Amino acid sequence: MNNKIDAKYQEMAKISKALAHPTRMFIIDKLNEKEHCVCELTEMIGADISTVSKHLSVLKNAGIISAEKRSNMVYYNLQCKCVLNIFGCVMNVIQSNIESAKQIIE
Amino acid sequence: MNNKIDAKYQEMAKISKALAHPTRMFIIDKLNEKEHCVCELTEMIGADISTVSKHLSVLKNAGIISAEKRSNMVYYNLQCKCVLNIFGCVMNVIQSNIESAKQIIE
DNA sequence: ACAGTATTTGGCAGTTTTGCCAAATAGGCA
DNA sequence: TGCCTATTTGGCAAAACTGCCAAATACTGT
Repeated sequence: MNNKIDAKYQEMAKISKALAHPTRMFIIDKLNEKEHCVCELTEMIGADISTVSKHLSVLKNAGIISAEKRSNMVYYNLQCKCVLNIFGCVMNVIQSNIESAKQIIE
Repeated sequence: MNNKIDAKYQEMAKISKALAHPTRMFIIDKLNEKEHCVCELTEMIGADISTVSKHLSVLKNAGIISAEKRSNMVYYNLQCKCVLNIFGCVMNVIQSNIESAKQIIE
């Protein structure tokens, strides 16, 4: 695995890693409906606001969401709707796993 | 975030987490072409065979790949082609990030 | 049974991630 | 300016992840 090839997988892993947390998956799902500020998300998630802020920064850093400051609030949005495809694909994998499990039982 | 809802995001994060490593991304890419045994993958990756075996077990545990033992070798395959969609979607996000970066420069 | 090959598992040290608290920063408004 | 709200950042302890080695397991062929 040479370095150039490795860089590609590194980059892909970085995106996946950004998604790899239940709270962040939740955030993406919510931002799909509409934009939210940090305190709204914090309210829904029920963790410390600093924790939520850090999750948001992970997603932003991966280019998955974008932030826009209005008055003294920061509103987050999906940067690119293509994340939703990943979201859907992950659900498909889960669905497929369930199907496999069913077959084993029968 | 009640428990039932949480379970959904937990499951999704589990899939994402399984993908969240360059070596595992590489493995998926290779298994897309054709099945491979552990030693073939180890050869390509250049890590300890036990390390590769553990990566494979992470992917298998997430239901992403499947193992088939033939003679004294274990051949791994993609369990469900739908993972490739995720693969493609992740690349789209990367592409979209590049586009965004370009726009900022201009 | 024995030797040889392929793979998995246990364990451990080093690194990264997570989540909370406290402190810092930023904007709005009196 | 000073106070209030919203958010980010620094720091720390706990938890999870990685990658290597050594040992265990599984199968082949003699």
